[in-house]
Amino acid sequence: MSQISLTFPDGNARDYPAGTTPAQVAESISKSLAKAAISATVNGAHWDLQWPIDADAEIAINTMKDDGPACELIRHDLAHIMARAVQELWPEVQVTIGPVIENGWYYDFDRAEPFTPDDLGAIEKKMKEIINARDAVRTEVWTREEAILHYRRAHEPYKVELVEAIPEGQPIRMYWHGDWQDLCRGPHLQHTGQVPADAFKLMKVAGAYWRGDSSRPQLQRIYGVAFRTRDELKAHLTFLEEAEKRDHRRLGREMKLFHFQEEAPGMVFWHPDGWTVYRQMEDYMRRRLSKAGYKEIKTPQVVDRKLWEASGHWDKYHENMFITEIDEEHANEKRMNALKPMNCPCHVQIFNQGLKSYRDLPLRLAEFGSCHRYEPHGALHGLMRVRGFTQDDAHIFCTEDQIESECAAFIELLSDIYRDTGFASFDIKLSTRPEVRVGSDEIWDKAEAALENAILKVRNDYEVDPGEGAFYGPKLDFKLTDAIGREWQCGTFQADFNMPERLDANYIGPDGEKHRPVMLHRAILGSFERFIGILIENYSGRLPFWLAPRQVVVASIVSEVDPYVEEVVSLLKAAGLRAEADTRNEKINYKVREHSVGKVPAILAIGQREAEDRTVTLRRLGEKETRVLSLDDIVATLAQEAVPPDLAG
RNA sequence: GCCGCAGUAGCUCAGUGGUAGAGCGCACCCUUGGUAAGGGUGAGGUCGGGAGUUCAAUCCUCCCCUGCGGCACCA
Repeated sequence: MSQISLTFPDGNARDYPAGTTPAQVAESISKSLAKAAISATVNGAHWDLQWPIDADAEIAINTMKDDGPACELIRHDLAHIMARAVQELWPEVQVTIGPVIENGWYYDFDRAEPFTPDDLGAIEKKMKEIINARDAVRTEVWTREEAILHYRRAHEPYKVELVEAIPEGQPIRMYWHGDWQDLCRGPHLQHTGQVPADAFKLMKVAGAYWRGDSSRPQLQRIYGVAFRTRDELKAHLTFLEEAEKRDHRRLGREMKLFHFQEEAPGMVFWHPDGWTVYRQMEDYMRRRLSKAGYKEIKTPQVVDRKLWEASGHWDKYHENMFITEIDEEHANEKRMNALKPMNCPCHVQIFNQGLKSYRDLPLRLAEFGSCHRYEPHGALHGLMRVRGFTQDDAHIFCTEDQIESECAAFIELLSDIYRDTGFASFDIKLSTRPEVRVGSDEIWDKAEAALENAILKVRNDYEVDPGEGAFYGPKLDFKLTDAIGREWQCGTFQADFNMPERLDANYIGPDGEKHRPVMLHRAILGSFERFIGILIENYSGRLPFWLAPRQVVVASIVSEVDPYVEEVVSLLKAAGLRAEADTRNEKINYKVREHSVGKVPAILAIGQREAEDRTVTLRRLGEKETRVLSLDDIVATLAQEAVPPDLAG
């Protein structure tokens, strides 16, 4: 038998017979390592201890100390253990597929009866029994025919389909825990007892389509989370609770920012404080866009179907559009209109008014475009997914040569805005040409290169998603990261070679001939509604001072000082601050608590002392300490703080 | 749109086949209190909508609406 050389992480190499498994390698090093081993990393690939190694390789033996492999194996084994538990409890249930996901795993089952919360408890109990049984994990490679035959006999049609879908040349592996077996690419642990029995939890049951296809049967998915230790699990559950506390729907209600109601699902009722936040953002964006050379416009809400047919949206999206029909009695002709679901066709109409010269380009038309889309009702989610929303939309009409500089300027603008709103880091994804597309390869080459070069002016790291561009042009997506590490896709920049063609936009070039402009669709916030939702969650409702709907509350301690309180409030208001008085017959403790809960960033308490000295006592949100300041000082300090970031020197 | 769960006072929730309850909030009264809930009294509910079963439905059944968790979708 031939020898192979295995190189360890410390650089030492040893010879082994070809076909040696990592388990044998571990055994050759020490008994304790053999016992602690969970998997190996072979030439960078995650490798089962039972898989033979046939050639020279770099190898590392993994134990539970290796975070990445450990969590992956624990979650993956738990997926199998759960499937086994379910089949032991309900033998008629069909198992389908169960991958590892962030923080855990899920497994999809086909079962006539829905799983109940009680069922989850029973499954969890059964899983612990399986773990405690310390069943050895065994693996074999089967032929496709064997696997298909096996699953046909077992009446597991989903598995048959999975086996059939495994690409030629890839091994078809079976794994056993005790008597239970599952198709799996592996790797897995040595035995079920290596899974920590106290560091996982079944979370919820949900419907999910087989293979993600809504035309196929719907299965029942059970989600679980798992970690290496009980403490890690606890920390994760605490994180989920924290995330729930910053849910913008709850904070929106508590802070009296907005509400929704049955009569207008997916449409926001903005309350005074919520609308204040909205207006601050809108004013801020207006200044930013204006400074960046955009011209603001406003286009109609209700537009004849003909325009949507011309733009091509009717064909594809009319089921998702709000349609209006005029009562025939009152209309001199019957017309079918749609609430605009997007702004671009209207922007082209403005571009098309009058002859445009190449000297007019790039023409940047911005609109806070109020759009309506009939979103499927299961998709609605607070401010994050609504049916009526306002995009910070703009379209740049330019030449092919201008794409790069426009894109670079856009990325710079977007960075500034994300930084100002508290999002220091964001990711960029470039989506390139799909199979089905309009436009020549030349223009795609040029546009893709333009977007890529524009990114490179700012940074080196970005993701490429090949083939994921729109049929009408390549695009960039921008994902920002919030305070608790969640990512939100907000910004987008899309080149469009199609719309100008469809709606016959053109300009006169230096050659005196007509040319097609390229249209760049772009948004930074995405929609004001959603972005404000993200802001609320990012800050847990404690919005930065310039955005806070109520910036200062001046609270009286005794009613004798009410006139002075009013005086302070009017001074603050005169300085442009959003201030209000709280002279209610309540104790200062009560007022401080209430305004703290209401996330007011500055509370000024006024008692006899302050009234006599003409001072205020400032208490910042979240701080216990108070500070006595003169009237002039407090007005100057807060007024300074209230200056929006783009205006601050 | 699909699967599952839910809808009782402004909010959070309890409850029952015989037309309902708590805490907070709200109103009024007492209290003028120095930095995260002072005390008392009171008002407030077609029990999501419709139909059915029943002598009787908030409760049981069916349909619809809305919300929640996923899935699918997101120009």
